[in-house]
Amino acid sequence: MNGRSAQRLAKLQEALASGGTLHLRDAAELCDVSEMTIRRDLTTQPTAMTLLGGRLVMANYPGVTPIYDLTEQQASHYQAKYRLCQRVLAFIEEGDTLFIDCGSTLIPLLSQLSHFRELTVVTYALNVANAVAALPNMRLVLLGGLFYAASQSFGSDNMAAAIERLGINKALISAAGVDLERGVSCFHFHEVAPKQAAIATAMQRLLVVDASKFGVVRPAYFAALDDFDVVVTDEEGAPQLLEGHGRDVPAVTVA
Amino acid sequence: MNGRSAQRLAKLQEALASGGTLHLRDAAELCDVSEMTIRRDLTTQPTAMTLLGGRLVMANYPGVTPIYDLTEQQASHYQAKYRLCQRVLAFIEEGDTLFIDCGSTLIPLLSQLSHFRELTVVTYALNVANAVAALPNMRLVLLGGLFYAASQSFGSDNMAAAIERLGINKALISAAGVDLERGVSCFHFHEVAPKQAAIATAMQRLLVVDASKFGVVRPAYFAALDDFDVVVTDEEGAPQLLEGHGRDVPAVTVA
DNA sequence: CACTAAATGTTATAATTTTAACATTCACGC
DNA sequence: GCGTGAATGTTAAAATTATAACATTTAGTG
Repeated sequence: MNGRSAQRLAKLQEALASGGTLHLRDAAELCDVSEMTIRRDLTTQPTAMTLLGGRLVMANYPGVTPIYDLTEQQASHYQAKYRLCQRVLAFIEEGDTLFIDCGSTLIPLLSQLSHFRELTVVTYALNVANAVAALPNMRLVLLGGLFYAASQSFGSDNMAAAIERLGINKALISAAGVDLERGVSCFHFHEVAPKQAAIATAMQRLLVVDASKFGVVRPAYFAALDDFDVVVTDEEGAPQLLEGHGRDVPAVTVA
Repeated sequence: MNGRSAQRLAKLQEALASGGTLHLRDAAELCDVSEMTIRRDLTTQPTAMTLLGGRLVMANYPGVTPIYDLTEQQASHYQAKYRLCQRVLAFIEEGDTLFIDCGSTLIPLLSQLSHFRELTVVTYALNVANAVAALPNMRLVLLGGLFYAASQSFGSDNMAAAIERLGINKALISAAGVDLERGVSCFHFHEVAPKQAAIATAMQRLLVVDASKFGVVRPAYFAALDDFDVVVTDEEGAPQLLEGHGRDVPAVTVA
C-alpha cells in the first residue's frame, strides 16, 4: 500500500471520469512518473481502471458494465441464437410490420433485416431499438414508458392500447419459460401487457425459444402455447416440444 | 460499400451490445473470415465499434469513448460542451424530475448525474436514454413513438399529453438556433411539441446553448427567449445574449 | 465460360505493448 | 551520514498488434 499510488490512480480516474481513454504515456506524463510506475499501480492497487492496448479506460465503474472479454462459451451461445434467428428470417416478408419482443433471443435477427427495403419494427425494448436504429431503411416505433434495466425494456399503463392501435403484421415473441401444460412465461410483470397485446393484434404469432426454456416456469404467465401459430426452436428444443403433445401444438420450425 | 461488411459489423455489434470486449481473433472466427477482413471492415465502414489493443469494444460505451483520435478541434468542442453542462449541473438537485432535450449539447451532463441518489430523467431521445440507462440509481422515462434518425429522437401525436401528465421539475432544453427577436428554433418539427409541452409543464426552464447558436434561425420555432427562466451559455455566447436586449432576457449563467 | 474487378486471404515486416531483470533513487530510522 | 527497504526508473527481450504488399478467391458480366 502506497499513498502516492492511490493518489495517482485517483487523479487518472478523474481525468477519465467524463469518458474516454488515456494513453499510458500521457498518463505517465500527467502524473510525472514513468509508464512502468503506472503499470505497477494498476496491478498493485485495486482500481476501477484497466489497461487496454496501452490505453487506460474506466472499467468496473459502480453500476457500469465492466470491461471483460466475451468467453468462448458466450460467443458460441451467441452463435446458437444467431442460427435460431436465421430460421425466423424465413417468415419475414417485405413490407411487414413486426412486433419484436424484449430479451436477447431476437437480437441477432435485427441486423439481418437490413436486406429488406420496407419494414416497420415495433418494440418496447431499448436494446432492440438501438439495433434497429442503426439500420437504414427501417421504420422504428418504440413504445416508451418507465425503464426496467433488468429486461432493458419499458413499461407503461397504456402500452397495450398503444400496441392495439398499430397495424402489426407479425409478432415475434420470446419467453423465459415454456411449460407444455401451464403455458408460456416471462420474468417481469410489466412485459405481460405488451406481449399479450401483440399476440392479440398480430396476424401471425411466432414464439422464438431455444431448448433451455422448455419445462421452465417463470413468475409471469402471458400466453398458452396454442396462442401461437408457429414455434421456432432448435434441434434440442423440438423433441421436447413434440413429446406428449400432438394435438394443439403449433407448427414447429427447427434451426 | 459492401453489404457483407455491414452485416458482419452489425453481427459483432450485437455480440458486444451488452458490453464487454471481443478479441479480434474471436470476432474473425464468429464471422468466419480472417482477422484482416474485420480490420478492413472497421476502417472502411462507419461503425460504433473500435479496436483497442486487439480487442473490439463499443466506442460509445460509457467510459470507452475513444477521444485520442478526435481532432483537437473536436476535443475542445467537447470540452466546451462539457463546461456548459458543468454549469447546468449546479441547477440540479436531489430528487428532481428532469426533462432532457434531444441533441448532443446535454449529453455530457448525463454521466455527471450518477452522483445523485434519486433522480428521474424524462426524455424523447434515444441517445439520452442510452446514457441514462447505463447509470445506476436513475429512474428513466422514455417517451416513445416513431424514430427520427437525424435527431435520434421519437415523435408521436400524444407526446405532449404524455409529458403534461408527468411531474416535471426542471426542463433542460437545447436549441439549434437562438434569435433574440424571433425566438428559439430547432431543425425538426416533431421536436416542437415535446419541447413546448416540457416548457409548459416544468417548474423551472433552462435553455442550454453554446455561442454558435446565437443569431441563427432554424426551420422550427418553438419558444420565445423569455419563456425560459435561465439561459446557460458560454463566454462568447453571453455578450451576444445581453447586447441590445436587457429587459426580458432571463438570468444568464456563463460556463 | 472466360474476363474483370472487388473482396478476401496470406505473408512478411514494422510498430507497439508487455514483461522481466536489474539499476537507481528516495524516505526514514538509527 | 549510513543502511535499509520500498518505490521508481531503465533497459533489453518477448509477445502482441498493426501495416503493407501481394496472392487468391469470389461475384458479376458479356
